[in-house]
Amino acid sequence: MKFRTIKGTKDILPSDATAWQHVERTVRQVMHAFNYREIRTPLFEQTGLFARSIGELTDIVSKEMYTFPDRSGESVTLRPEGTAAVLRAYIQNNLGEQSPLVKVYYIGPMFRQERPQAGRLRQFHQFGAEALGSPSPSLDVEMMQLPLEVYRALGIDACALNINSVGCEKCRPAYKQLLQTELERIRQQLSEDSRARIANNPLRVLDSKDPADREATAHVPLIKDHLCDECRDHFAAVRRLLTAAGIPFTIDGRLVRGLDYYTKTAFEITSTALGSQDALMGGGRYDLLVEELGGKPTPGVGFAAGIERLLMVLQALKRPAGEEPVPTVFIAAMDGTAREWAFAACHALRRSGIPAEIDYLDRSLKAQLREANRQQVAFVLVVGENELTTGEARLKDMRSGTDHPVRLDALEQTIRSLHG
RNA sequence: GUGACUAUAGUUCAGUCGGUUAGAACGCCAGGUUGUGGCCCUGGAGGUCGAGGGUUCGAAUCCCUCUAGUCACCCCA
Repeated sequence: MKFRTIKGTKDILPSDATAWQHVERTVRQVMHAFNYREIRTPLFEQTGLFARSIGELTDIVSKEMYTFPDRSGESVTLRPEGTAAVLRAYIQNNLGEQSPLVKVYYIGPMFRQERPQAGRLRQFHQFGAEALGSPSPSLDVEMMQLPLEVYRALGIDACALNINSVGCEKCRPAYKQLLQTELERIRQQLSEDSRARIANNPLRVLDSKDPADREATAHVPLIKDHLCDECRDHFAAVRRLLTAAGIPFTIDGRLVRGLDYYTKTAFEITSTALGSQDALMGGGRYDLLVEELGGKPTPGVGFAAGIERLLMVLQALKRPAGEEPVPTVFIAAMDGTAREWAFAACHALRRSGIPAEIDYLDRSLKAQLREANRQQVAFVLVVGENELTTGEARLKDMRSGTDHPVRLDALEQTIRSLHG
């Protein structure tokens, strides 16, 4: 085989596409119900946008971005996540000046150059939303409700919501220092990766999956117990609103997202139906990011959810994957003259909105019927010399096997009356 | 970036100890029925056994290298 897909990329074949459409349709319905409007940004941006927003020291920026110089020499990067570009668009187009609160959503591909495995691709797809302009904890909760409603609409219930607060610029520095001191004390018991993180990203040591790290840090102070008044109140409000909304959640004091820009609330949803990569969605508040990217100080909160992983859960749970579209009628033709008539008649039906199909391979009647059966069409019209001369034919109902008489000049009306 | 496993027909897989012409199921095509699908029966097409090298009288089978895929680590959707 000469050409193959690039490592970590996949074709979405026609047989898969119905499930994708089903998910995308559901996402749009839910987003609409919550009054979010779609935004589409370019798939690539200036490299600096992602480096600045996601954080130079994160794994995403330091080792996973698809970055290359374009022909003018400028460094461009295929977007590894959605938020940065949405905020860039928000700032660049002054969306904040047109309304104090902007609620947008997106669906599309993201790119990260990692080693592929179950639930992880180099080109993968996310849907997500951002709400810009309000510090209200109800929007934090809305960002959890949005994906949860999508999952519920698709028939997924078994997923776990974990939340945490990672503080703000007022309380995080002091906590960070406290944590660093504690971690230095137990340095010897930590894994190599975790030791390296003490200096630049100590919070991340806490959500290490290494059992030894877990044990060593079992009694280390957590940031949720060292929040400033504002962050503590905010976190309490989030929990109250979740409880009032009847949404079960778990507080995970070690939850830290892999992007540096989060403040206050961080959250994720995991599913046991997935393999090792079990995060279905993640998100959080980012009250400093708009300003960091050159806009006016603007609070914001958002989430991003993986579509491939969602589809994996749907399949594991054997949930309905959407209906395959099939033609309503197949016109089988007996000879050359009938074929030409069939091609014209087929076009007329298609134009009137009735999905129709004919044979293009000069196949026998038997083969045409077999093809119609394979495609699960509702009706077959057989036309030959007799039908064309009399103008009368029989429309066969493929499910029941029964025939209905039909005048060729009243084909559309007859099909409509039979098909509904 | 690290590790483990895998690679045979369009697909899912058998293939014994290294031994004749590499098989099955499903799918595809045709016929059984000269103008009626499905079920059934019969027949047919379809293979660089991932690639290259080595051992051997003989390699899908054993060895080496490469490539690709899968899963896991790290991290994340």
